[in-house]
Amino acid sequence: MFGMEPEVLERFTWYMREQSALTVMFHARVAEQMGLSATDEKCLDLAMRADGPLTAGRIADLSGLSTGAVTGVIDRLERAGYVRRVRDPHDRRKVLVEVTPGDLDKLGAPFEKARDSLVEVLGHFDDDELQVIERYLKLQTETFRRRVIDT
Amino acid sequence: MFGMEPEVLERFTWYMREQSALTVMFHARVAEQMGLSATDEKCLDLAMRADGPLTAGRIADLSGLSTGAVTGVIDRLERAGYVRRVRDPHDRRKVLVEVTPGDLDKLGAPFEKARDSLVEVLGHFDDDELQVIERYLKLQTETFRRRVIDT
DNA sequence: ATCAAATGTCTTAGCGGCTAAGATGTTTGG
DNA sequence: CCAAACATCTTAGCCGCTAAGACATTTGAT
Repeated sequence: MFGMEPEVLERFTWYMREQSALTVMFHARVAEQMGLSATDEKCLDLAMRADGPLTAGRIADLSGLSTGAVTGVIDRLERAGYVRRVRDPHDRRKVLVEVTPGDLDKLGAPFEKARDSLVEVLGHFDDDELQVIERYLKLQTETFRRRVIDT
Repeated sequence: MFGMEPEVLERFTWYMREQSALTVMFHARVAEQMGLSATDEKCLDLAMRADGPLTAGRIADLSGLSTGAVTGVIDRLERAGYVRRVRDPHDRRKVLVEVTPGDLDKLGAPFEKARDSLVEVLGHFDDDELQVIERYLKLQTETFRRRVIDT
């Protein structure tokens, strides 16, 4: 670790930064293909990655948008058929945002391709190497999450 | 490769997606801390990662913004002291956007922390493992770039 | 039970950034 | 030398965002 040449760190930093920029671009492309704005796609992604349906307010918190903006986001997503509003029967003030299951396919298209890319990449590694990589990804993701939260 | 259990792919997909969402969030935080919009920070990032100074038009191409929007972006970045306009002496129609070196420090703060995180993560791996990880990052970045370009 | 305060979402006004189109200034080629 | 191409800037109009407050529902204190 202390013996790590600075160039290694340089290269890793470069990869991270490149990935970072590519990711932002990728999301923009995905959104475009889905006929959504980047904001709308981001919120849909949040709703899809959550365990259960999110409330409008939770989406506002997670996305950093105002509640008013989220109303507009859900309006557009609902009109486009990606989600639907369901009033929470236990607390009728809340609006649950359910992702329409059928339309997960449309939306899956770009992610299918991303998955194919991943398979192609992983094909270049044997089981032991995959374990190392997964350990790295796990650690990196956790560390990055902490970093993002208190940045 | 054919023997790869589906769960591995699932987990890797999940990591990618999580990284992806975290990255978008991270950029938003960085921008906020720098007093910039996400758009402005994205363009500044482009300018910083380029070899030499970019022209306004090139920034428009790379960012996907209109030339008019880029004029506004550069105005704001210049007013904030992050870049300055320099007319290209060889073609005075062009405007070169030079990143102000002194202010790389301000801007470096969040990236410094990200770098620290990276060092911490890499510390958990020995040299052989780092080589595997770097091979993965290299391949993944290249593949992802191709994917983003023709998505 | 009742009602004030808290909570969750929606509505509205105003602002700012984006696009598209065209203006301005510069270069290129015939 | 001038017309066409090129690079950037300007402007008008649109759309999404924020902030503030309206509305509906729930909670908690009395």
